[in-house]
Parts: sequence; structure tokens; C-alpha cells
Amino acid sequence: MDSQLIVANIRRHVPLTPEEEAFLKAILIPITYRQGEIVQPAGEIGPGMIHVNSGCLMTYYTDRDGDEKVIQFATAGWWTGDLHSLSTQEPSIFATRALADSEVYLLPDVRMNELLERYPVFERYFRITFQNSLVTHQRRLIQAYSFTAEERYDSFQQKYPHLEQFVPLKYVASYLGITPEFLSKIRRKRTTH
Amino acid sequence: MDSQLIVANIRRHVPLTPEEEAFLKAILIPITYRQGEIVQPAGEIGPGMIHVNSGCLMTYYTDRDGDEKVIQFATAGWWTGDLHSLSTQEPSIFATRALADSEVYLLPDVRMNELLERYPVFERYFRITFQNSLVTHQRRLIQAYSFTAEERYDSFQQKYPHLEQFVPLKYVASYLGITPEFLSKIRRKRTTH
DNA sequence: GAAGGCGCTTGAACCAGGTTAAGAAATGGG
DNA sequence: CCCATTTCTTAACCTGGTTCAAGCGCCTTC
Repeated sequence: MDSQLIVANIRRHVPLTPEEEAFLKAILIPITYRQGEIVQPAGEIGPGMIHVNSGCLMTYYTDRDGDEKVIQFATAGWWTGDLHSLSTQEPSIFATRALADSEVYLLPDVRMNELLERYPVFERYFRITFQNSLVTHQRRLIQAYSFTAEERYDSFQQKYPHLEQFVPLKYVASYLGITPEFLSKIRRKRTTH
Repeated sequence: MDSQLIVANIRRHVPLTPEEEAFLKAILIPITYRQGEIVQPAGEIGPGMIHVNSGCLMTYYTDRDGDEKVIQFATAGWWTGDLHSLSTQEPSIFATRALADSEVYLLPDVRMNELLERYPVFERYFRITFQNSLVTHQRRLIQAYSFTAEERYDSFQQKYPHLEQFVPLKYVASYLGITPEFLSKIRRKRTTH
């Protein structure tokens, strides 16, 4: 597996010395998953941050009725991981699963702390990353409250142009906060003009 | 105005040397607002991060229909500020208003960048702060999609036990993503057993 | 102290989206 | 290749929440 993507992504936000880059590469653990495999089960303490190199992961949780509610999709270049579990060391309520064959790098919790302590440039990098992610989450919250399901579907299609082709629609519906049946209605309206 | 609270809040997450503390204090600008005053209008570039020392602010935006949609309330000890406007230097779509007489510290954008460059401990502090805020936002997103309005109202009352007494109910309704009329109905059901 | 103006409530009609159930289409494993 | 399971769609009906319109209490302000 090739660590070009992750290093390039980091360099888009902060400069890295050869030493910093080498240290990062040394602690990253490459893992591959087949479509459908569980990357991280619910109920365990999150092992660390995961960077998607190729493929697609989804993070979800199982609600009171046993339905799987999708929190986010992570495609190439994205970070995922249960931040709450990582900072409190409590078991995660989220699970993560590969929706396609995927290559990821795991940045184990303990190693990440080492990385942050030794090289503050990574504090900066993650500060910026979390800041950006916060903006995205704020926007989704606004959409959840003031857009209709159909508008959210539009915006999903724009944000993830390829996902709809290989992600089961029931997960897309879940991500949008609607039932698969209602997504079906929206899609029919689209195709029949 | 007294900077004990903000320093204590930062110290809960990272250690500060006297020098770091002094520099921070030197660049913070204390401002007070009367109830109802605009802290930050929409359409301007965000001036920086705002830390609430006392009182209460609300951040909202005005949607297509001219309705004010509340994004968040910020009480003593909270940071607020338009992260998107700050990082892109685009005009903010959010406005912030004081819901009660309030004392805040403004950390101006340029000064914040200086602070982060000189003292990486603040990169760490904000990394942790944004990380925690991300967890909160994730949770609200889950609530928006899988809780009923009534459950969201419960959780609002737990999170902000005092707010309901002095915040106009129409803003509470907006924060919950419902109309004032429907909040009224929920409340009636509560009081009449 | 009358006249607004604003925030809150009420009720009735209405709609976006959910529920249930059943069939059609796709997927996958032996 | 075929059967079993899962996923997707359709349709009829249901409900949480909205919209609209009116009334009420409580500040202002003249």
C-alpha cells in the first residue's frame, strides 16, 4: 500500500520535515478490508484514527429499534474514527464497516499521542482537520433542520457523486435521515421526470 | 472583566507557562454586550473567536423565508465564532446576538494565528476543543435524525437547565428544529400532566 | 390609559414523511 | 445454475409536525 495520498493530504495543510514524515510512516499500520467486512465493531474502545487510502467505509450505530443509522461515509482521503471513544477510552457506540474493498492506514491511539507530543506540527494539522470537519457538521445540522429530504438528497449526490452506484440505497436513506421507502419515492419522481 | 475563567478552562486541557498565559491575556479583548445587542452581524468576515465569560449568546442564520434559525447557544465557558468565515475569510452567513447581558473575550483572528504560531500548546488546546465540539455536533446530528421533537426538548432541558427561563421560546423551538406552535403543544402536555 | 407590538398559546386543516405489507429485482453462496 | 436472502419498489393508510388564523397577556410608548 502506498502512503503518498495521506502524506500529500497532510502537506496540503502543514509542511513536514523528512523526519516528521518518516516518523508518521513508521507508525501507520496498513490494513485492507473486503467489501462488507467490519473495520471496527461497536462496544469496543476505538483503536485509533483511520485514514482511508482507497475504497469506502461507513460509520453507523444501531438504535433502540435495531436499525442501523449511518453517521458518515468516508471515501479516499478522509479520516474516520470514534473521537468520543478515543478521548474518554469508553467503548464505542459506533461501528465502522467497509462498503467496498478498501485500503486504510490505522494510526493507533497510543502512537498518535506520541506523534502529537513529539511533533507539534501534527497538533496543528489535526486542529485544522477537526476545524474543517466542524464546519461540515454544522452545515449538515442546518440541512437536517431546514432542508427537505429531497434537498438533502440533492446535496448528497453533489457531495458524493459516485457513492450512489455501489452503496446500498438503504444506507443512503439512513444517512439522509429518511426511510428507504421514502427515498424510493423521491427517486421515482426524478427518473419519471 | 476577569480572565480567570478562560485561563482555568484552558488549563483543564493543557498546562500553560506564565509566558504563554501572559501573551494570551495581552491579546484578548474584553467586550460587554447588553441583552439583545448584536455581537456579530451576518455578511461580515468573522473577527475571531469569542469566549463567553458570563451571560449567553446565540448564533443563528436567516434562511430563505427570513426565519432566524438558531445554530447554538453559548453560555459561560464556551467558545463561539464562525469557523468557516475564519478559515476562508469569506463573509459569515451566521449572526451572533446577546440573549442576556454578557461579558466576552474576543481573540482576534490575526492575533490567534500569532498565538498558535508562537505557542504550539494552543494548537493542542484548540485541537482538543474542536475534537470535543465535533463529538457534540455528531450527537446533535444523531438526535436530529432519530429523536422526536419531544425527546430533543428533554435533552435540551438537561443540557441547558437555566436557559429556558430567559431565552424566548421561539428561539428554543428554532434550536430544536420545530415551530414555536409545536413547542407550545409539547409544553402544554407537560404541565397538564 | 389607550394603542400598538411582541411573544405565547389554541385550534383546525393540511402535508411531508413514516408504517405496514407485499411483490419484484438483485445478490450471493453452495 | 438455482434457491435463499437481502434489497428495492409500490401502494394504502397513518402521524408528527406545519401552516394559518385568531385571541390573549404583557410590556412599551405616547
